[in-house]
Amino acid sequence: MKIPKAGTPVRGSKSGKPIMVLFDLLGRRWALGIIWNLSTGPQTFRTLQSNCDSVSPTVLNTRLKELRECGIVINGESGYELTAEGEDLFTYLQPLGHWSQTWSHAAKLKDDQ
Amino acid sequence: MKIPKAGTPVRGSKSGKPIMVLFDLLGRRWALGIIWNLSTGPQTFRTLQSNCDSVSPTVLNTRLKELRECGIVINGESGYELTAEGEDLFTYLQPLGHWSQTWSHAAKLKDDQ
DNA sequence: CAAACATGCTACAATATCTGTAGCAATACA
DNA sequence: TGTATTGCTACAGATATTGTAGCATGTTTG
Repeated sequence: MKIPKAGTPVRGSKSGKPIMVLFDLLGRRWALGIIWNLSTGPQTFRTLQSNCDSVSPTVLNTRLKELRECGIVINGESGYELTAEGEDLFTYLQPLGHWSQTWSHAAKLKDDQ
Repeated sequence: MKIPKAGTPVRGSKSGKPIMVLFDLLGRRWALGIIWNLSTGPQTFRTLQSNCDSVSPTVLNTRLKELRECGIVINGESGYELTAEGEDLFTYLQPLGHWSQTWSHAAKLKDDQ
């Protein structure tokens, strides 16, 4: 899959608006999960794979390539890890953890009716 | 596609951890873009479609169904719009707009080297 | 009232993407 | 010289997305 790049057309924006480029990247299977998992620290390929619910190595490798290309992940000495930019991105994603909990709680209440 | 539901297995989590359920939902094509576009106010199906870079009606309708089912979008009088929960979710996504700009700027600088 | 539009949406075939399994090459022990 | 572990590729089958066509239901407009 083509690696999205700001300023060039992506799925979602012919003009390559940064937010759409980001959404194209993050909207790919496992991209968000990988970032979330890496936030706890560097991990080897296989550890990461196991933490990501045994995602297939094909996709994991593809996503890691894309995320590296985009400067969000780096392959360091202790394995794959978030770059400074990636860490920064994660701080913006983190609140979603809390939101998702109240959200799922609300859904459950609705279910129980 | 199956609608992800907290507490039940989803792609990314056999246990259905809320954040993974959310990531499953948001990781589908166009989900993030739809939420982003709806944040400016209610829109008809066709307007939304045109704002989403002419996404195919098939996917748009599928995503809208999922987002409605999950309580993020509602089909109101003036068209599709975010629910209170959806608006809340958007406030957490909004900072990504700014992040994506500095990110794409950084990528551009790197390019120019 | 009928013709002309707009809207929400479905059908369907062609593509693209993802999944799951197998397994190879390289390195690190034992 | 085994034996393990790691990072990753190959490949086929399953799923998801795209793109186009077009239908049914209103809503104007002449």
